[in-house]
Amino acid sequence: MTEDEKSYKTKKVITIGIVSELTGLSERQIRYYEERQLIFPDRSQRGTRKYSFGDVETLMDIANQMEDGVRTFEIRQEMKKKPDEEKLKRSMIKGQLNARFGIQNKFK
Amino acid sequence: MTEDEKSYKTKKVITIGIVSELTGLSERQIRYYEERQLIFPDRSQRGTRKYSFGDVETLMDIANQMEDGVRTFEIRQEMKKKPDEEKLKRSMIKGQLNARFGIQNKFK
DNA sequence: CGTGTAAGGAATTCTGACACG
DNA sequence: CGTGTAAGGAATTCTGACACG
Repeated sequence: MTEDEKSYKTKKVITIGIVSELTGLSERQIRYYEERQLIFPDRSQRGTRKYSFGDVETLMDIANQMEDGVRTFEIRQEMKKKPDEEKLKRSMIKGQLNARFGIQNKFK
Repeated sequence: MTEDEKSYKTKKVITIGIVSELTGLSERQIRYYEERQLIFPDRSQRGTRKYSFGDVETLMDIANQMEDGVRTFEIRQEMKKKPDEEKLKRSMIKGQLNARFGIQNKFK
């Protein structure tokens, strides 16, 4: 990924109306998740919220968890552990490795 | 580049006010370049213009050319020849190959 | 707890036009 | 030709609150 492509994902340039269209969430929900510290938009000079594509992805992930009955408090807890998808993937692989080799270690 | 990263560059989600901040161009200028067929934003249901990061880059390129005294008509002509940077790069490489091997071919 | 809604204000965007040149 | 500006309307966004639960 080039520097430009990286900034495309993290640069906060999308207004709440478009984020609402993109995620299917109401503006009320999006603002509430911010209040609960699950998402952190920038503000334009005047005060309008601005989101990145990364924020949009986070919101879609939040939406899925809410559907499963997870509460905002719990989602925030998880966010602290897994700041991003990459880390999640790595930890999942690590988990598999532990499950596979952890037992063998007993025979060491 | 993943599919997601690709869409980050081409997905039209940025409003004209933010494009103005990003490019340093006035909204008047941005709308005028559209009128001159140099840029093609999408429209929201209500009619608001929406731009992609790719559009923002194109606009910055246009800004540079305007500074050099190039007119919108001429810029449009160039755009037809080089639809995007990738194609430009490929054609430049091809040009080098021709310059290097085109002559040798005479000895074949 | 999570989300809908009505409320009023402030900022945004849109179009067509006049201006200068 | 390229861009600034004033004009009026329509849609957007913001906050704090009441509601249900």
